[in-house]
Amino acid sequence: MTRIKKKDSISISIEDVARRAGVSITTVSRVINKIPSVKEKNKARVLEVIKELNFEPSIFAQRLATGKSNIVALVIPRYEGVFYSFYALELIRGIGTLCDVFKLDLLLHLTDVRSNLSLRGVGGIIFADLIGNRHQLEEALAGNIPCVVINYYVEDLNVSCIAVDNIGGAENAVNYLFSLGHRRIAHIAGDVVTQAAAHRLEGYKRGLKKNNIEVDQKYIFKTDYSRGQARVAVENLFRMPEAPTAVFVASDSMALEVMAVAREMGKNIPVDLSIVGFDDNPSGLYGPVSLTTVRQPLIKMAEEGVKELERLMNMKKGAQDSGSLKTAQFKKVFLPTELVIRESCRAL
Amino acid sequence: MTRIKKKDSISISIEDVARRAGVSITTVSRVINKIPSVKEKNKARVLEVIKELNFEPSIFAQRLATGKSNIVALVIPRYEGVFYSFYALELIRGIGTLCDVFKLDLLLHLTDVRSNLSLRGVGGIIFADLIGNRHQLEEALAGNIPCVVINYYVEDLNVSCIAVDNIGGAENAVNYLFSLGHRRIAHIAGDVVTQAAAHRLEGYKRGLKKNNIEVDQKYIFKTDYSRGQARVAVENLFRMPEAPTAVFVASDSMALEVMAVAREMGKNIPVDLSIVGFDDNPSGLYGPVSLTTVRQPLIKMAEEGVKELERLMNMKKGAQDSGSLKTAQFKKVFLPTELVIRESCRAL
DNA sequence: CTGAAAGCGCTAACAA
DNA sequence: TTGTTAGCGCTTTCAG
Repeated sequence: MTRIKKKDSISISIEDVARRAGVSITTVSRVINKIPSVKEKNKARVLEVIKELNFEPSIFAQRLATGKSNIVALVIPRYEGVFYSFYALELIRGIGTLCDVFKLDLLLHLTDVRSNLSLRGVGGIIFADLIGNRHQLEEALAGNIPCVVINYYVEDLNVSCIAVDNIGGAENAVNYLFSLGHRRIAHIAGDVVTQAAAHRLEGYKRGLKKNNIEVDQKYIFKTDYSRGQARVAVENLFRMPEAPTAVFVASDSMALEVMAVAREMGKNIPVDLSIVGFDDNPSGLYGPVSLTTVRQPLIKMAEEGVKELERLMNMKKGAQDSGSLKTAQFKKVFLPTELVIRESCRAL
Repeated sequence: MTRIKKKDSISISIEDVARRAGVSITTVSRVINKIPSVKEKNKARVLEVIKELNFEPSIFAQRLATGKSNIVALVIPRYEGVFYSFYALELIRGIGTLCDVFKLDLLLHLTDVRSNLSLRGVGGIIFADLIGNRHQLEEALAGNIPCVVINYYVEDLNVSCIAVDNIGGAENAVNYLFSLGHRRIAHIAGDVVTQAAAHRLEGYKRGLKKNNIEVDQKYIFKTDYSRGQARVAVENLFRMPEAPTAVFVASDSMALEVMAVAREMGKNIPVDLSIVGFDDNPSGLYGPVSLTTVRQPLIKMAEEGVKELERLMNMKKGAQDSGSLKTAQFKKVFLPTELVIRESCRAL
């Protein structure tokens, strides 16, 4: 006979509020959802009671009733070279902050290639980079879940993506070095499983070609973004018979390592080697020689990403039912970078 | 008359499965929840249909029905000196990975002192550090939500906490330096708004006292954990009339900056200055002189934290209703650190 | 402007 | 071992 669950629950429900305020639960619901057609007096009373009771509507009930969720999943590859970086942290921070602003719940998904992320109940997804987990994106899209990809430009899928113009940024860096008189320009590339690293490499090549310099594979060092591999790269670089006079490095963290190694080897920066990094990691400001670098608008990317996702989620919400997302306008942008000139390069 | 919402919904429900499998929804529910009392044959059939229909139960319905949530919120102060660190990333990674394992949904909450985090629907909370947001913890506790604090030892509240033995770690570092013959040992402290930094400072002092060295305020440099302030600190340190022969630095990232600055100033590490860091940040391995440091078990902390939270959440679940958490056994531990001896210290 | 009542999809007595 | 049924707390017609 004790099947009456009614009031053994700890949390107060909309019903409690209704009773106390002397209105129906419908009215309370209206107040919660800011539906204008409520008499001012009732509204005030309800709000008062809500405050008194410290009532918060159950998100589960709301979502069950509406079928809508404002949970946003952030899917980040648990991939070392990428995850342990200024980039990842800045992105998480940016997205976290923005979700706060938009009152979205941020679900963090660190993912493997193999992981089968369960997206039950997720209202939208932000994929930060795509490293072997494209199938996850496709699945989500197939499930009609609003998706935004950031830091990766997706050509061939109907999905919004906010990427950084890595190619252009790299090209600028090379142009700059060229304009200073450098001709033997090396590149320490990041892990080319990431699109960013691949694009920076591409931009480097384009930059050279546009200035009629031949691309020389000897001058290209591929790494996994780690400082360790950057170290090896510079060591080899300096040992070359015709050593480069400048190097464009795919990340600031590696660029800093390059500087450190150079100094250890008794070299002078920028006299013996000009360096341009990528990221605009604040660490580049310290040290005896501040780092010239390509600024990447990470926060901006996070912002644009969340805003775009918001848009898609609302669009879906507004639509009659399914399908609407298929015909949505997708946004595909390359955010511009900015060359930040500091002290690590010199004119020949 | 189109009020029959039944089949305009995109997602399939337990009912569809039931119909198709020729059983009741209860049976389906039993299968989902792995309740043993289902005939093998039916179970197989249901599982089959679930697969066919690609059915996933609605978390919202489940949670509404059970009143239980397996959403775990990770609350991290959006506090610069702390957030932008190896520590934060490693922790997020550890917790993210473990939540995956435990099938918990990880909600990320970057918080301010002022932010009023809404914990609606959250099944448990992990507070990473407590910086001015103690009230949030207290509110959560008052709301009977299982909480675990990591990287912060809470003395005076009934809550589990998994902290690192920063005091002991710092003391060991000092002992080690003492054993090498150092007597003038400086300390570059982190931001003492964090307990970790405060404890490391405390440990430093204790270490000195135990070795009968007087604590000299001149030798203590307070920073905000930034490399910039570390830089200033070393510069001042070397300018002192009786310059220290060794320094214990509150983070590896600052310790690396110390090394860099020292080299810039023409000093030799470890000849002119012995250095011990704190963290065991992999970056300490690079460079000409690898960094001796105090290893902090971050992943272990993340693991213990999630496990403990799981325990509390299950405990709550198991209990009749409310109240059970009040009488729970709370776990309060200091995880031990480990001195990792590498090359940055020398015997006098 | 308001309220009654029918769901949303699932779980958990209880009865069979 | 299975099915019936009453909720979970909220939204949303629809009829006042």
